[in-house]
Amino acid sequence: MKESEEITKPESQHFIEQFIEKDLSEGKNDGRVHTRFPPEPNGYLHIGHAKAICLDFGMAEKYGGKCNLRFDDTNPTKEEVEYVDSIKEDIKWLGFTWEDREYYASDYFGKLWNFAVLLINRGLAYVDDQSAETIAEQKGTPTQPGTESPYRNRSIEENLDLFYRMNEGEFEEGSCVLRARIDMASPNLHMRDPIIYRILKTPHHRTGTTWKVYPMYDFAHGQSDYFEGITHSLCTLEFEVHRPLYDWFIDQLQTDDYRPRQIEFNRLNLTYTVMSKRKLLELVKEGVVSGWDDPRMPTLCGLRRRGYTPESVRRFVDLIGYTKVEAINDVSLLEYAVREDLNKRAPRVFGVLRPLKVIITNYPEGKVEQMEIENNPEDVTQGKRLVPFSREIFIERDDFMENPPNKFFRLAPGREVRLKGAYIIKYTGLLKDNKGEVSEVHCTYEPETRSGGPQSDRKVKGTLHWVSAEHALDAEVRLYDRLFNTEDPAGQKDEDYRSFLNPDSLEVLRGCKVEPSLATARPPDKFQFQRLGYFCVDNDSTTGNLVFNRTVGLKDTWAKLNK
RNA sequence: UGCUCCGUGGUGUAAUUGGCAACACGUCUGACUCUGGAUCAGAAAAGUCCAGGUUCGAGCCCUGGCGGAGCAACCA
Repeated sequence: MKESEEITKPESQHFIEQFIEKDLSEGKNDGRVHTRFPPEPNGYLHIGHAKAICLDFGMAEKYGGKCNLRFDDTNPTKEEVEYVDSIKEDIKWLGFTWEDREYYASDYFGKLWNFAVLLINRGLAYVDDQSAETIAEQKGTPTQPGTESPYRNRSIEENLDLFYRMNEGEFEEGSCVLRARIDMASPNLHMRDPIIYRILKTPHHRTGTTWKVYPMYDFAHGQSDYFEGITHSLCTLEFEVHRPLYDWFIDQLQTDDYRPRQIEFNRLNLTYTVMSKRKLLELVKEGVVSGWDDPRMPTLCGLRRRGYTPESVRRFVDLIGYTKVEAINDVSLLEYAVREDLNKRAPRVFGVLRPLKVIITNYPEGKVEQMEIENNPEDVTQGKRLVPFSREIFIERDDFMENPPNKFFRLAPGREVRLKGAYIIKYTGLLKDNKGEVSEVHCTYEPETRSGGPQSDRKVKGTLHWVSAEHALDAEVRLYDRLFNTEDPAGQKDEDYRSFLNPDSLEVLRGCKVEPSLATARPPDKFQFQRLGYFCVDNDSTTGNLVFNRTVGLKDTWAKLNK
């Protein structure tokens, strides 16, 4: 009976699903659900956008509707095609499709113009010749009402004439704007005669020099929703105060029962990073990181290069949920999501990051054995591979200690350890270089202890990964850590976020030794370097010069003990 | 001191809409293990921002506080 109880337990819905289902049950918009993802092409997508993408496309999918991709390209001074292309790539990577519904706010410049003219004709919009500063002053403050512009009561004819001449290039940028005529005393600042069109003479990436006037966000977004038949316009919390304006424009547009609805949800914030496009752009421009796709960036291309899978990003988004609470999410949850995914999928390999040579003195010189090792204990279908073993091998420097503490389960004087998939070896001696550092460890092995052999069951304290010196491939490994060393770098009073940069966020290791099967590894192949973590092949990698990025380390209870 | 929104373990979310505050991550035990991984078992951790009220019963409803966030770009 326990099972049936579990089955009948209702799935809890987040507030947006509840809104949508209520709308559906009331028969709104003919029972349609149609959403849109509306990025501005002025930067690369980050994981915060992934949250929006999963919601926009996810709600459409769940309720049998559609989701449009719409570029919100109303500001030619900031937007570029480079960004359009990257945005499309990232959405596809996440696993969503907009089919043939790729739209641009600029597609609607004509309709928007006509709508503005309509508002002028209704006496609901006027041309204001005042400067930006004056208009700002007249706006009032949150506690004081604004004052009306002296141009507020121009005749319809004059407004029409001026508006057309604005678009003919007759006036300079900033010399005048078109404003909606609403209420200068509204407690909501956005309703105090908002600017809806401004003059911009920068060519637009799609419409070229056709237009000299461009609509503002508030005059483009909701209307675009309306033109496309959007039913649920999902956006982040800071647009909450824009909703009355959104609705006001829809009121002017509406001709039947159809009406889009704006719903706001909380942004995604992550610990130890920054999420604003402006700050990310600064990090790129100032060379703090290598580019938008630097594996330390929270951008989708950065996460991709870091080795994150789309599944893990979507899983993470699913785990954090949608609410109206401004939250900051623990990056360890993201890391949990990739580990969970890669644990099941990534083949295991041997890679030694900081090599220490071990000579097995009683192993015949020149002998090579092919050890058969399973590729993934979590997934037998991934089969096995052969890894060459010989007299001289490399192990991790950290896996040997001359004077180990009690809980050290690895190689040390007097100890024996298992070489995974091979033999049990016993320490016999060491060599040091002239700086006093251990340069070589000597051991002996017992043939009977080979994996699967008669004495392979013998208990030893530890199991090490290793790679045959003669067969090893050299590799470069890039170890990444959090970009900032404080949880909320952007939220610190009086301190610039850049002062919290983690100086050790990138460590490049050369001369690492990896097993020969990796010779054919190509980006974006992903592996678990046994006992170390998950790594992927970087785009910089070539056949002669392998480069791996550490996506995330394995959980390391030994490292934790040492803190 | 205007408007809007938000306060549930350390973090993120639940609570079948008024019925014994649950789940995940993280933390800590223990078992198992040829990855100090994974897996399994278990523990600690909030009495729901505060104060009143309604009710047999309030995290959910009401009133009043307190705290936080957003809003005064010719940005989105």
